Amino acid sequence: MNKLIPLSRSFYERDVVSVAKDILGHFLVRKIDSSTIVVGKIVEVEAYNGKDDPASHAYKGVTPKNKIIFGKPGIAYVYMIYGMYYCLNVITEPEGIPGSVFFRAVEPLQGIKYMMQRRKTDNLLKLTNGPGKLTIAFNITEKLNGTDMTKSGPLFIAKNKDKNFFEIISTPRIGIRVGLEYNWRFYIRDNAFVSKKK
DNA sequence: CACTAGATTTTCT
DNA sequence: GAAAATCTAGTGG
Repeated sequence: MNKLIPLSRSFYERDVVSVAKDILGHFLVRKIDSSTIVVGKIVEVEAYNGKDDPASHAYKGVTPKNKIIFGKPGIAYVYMIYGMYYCLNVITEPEGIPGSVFFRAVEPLQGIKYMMQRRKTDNLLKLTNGPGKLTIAFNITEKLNGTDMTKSGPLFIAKNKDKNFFEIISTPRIGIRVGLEYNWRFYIRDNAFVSKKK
């Protein structure tokens, strides 16, 4: 296993589509306590631009809820959806420019027992193959909204220095009614932990 | 396997 | 009041 070194701020301070594609294959890390750490390989994400993207929460300008998307890159954006699930994003683009990468699925690597307890299932394939599922498994709630993911804290992205080559598939994003003209959902081809195949 | 409905809460109109 | 970047259980083939 790699040492868990966070990706730097400059990684996120770029256009959101590049960050979304480049972040595939790296590690999502959640430190629960001193003896429990949960790690998953990022296998599926979506890009939300903000300015020209009607599906983005930042499309209609700054509000108290979305102002974090206009802030510093590398910060976590967590919000509640459908009254019962949390969704995780990381802010991209330089400060002042909106953009975020939405995490849809990861491949469980470490802390699998912890995740199975939280998800109340022992089906590895269905543990973290969806945005709401992975936040339950990783115990990600609104308390982590605003967490700096470039620091080795409770929640961050760690570099996978042994990242192998893989093909990236791009499709329209899921669960939205506008912005379908952009193929901004990206996932690792042939990975079993992607939420929805073709 | 495919499809449908229900759960439940924050935010903006 | 309606919609929302979802998931699960239930029904029917």
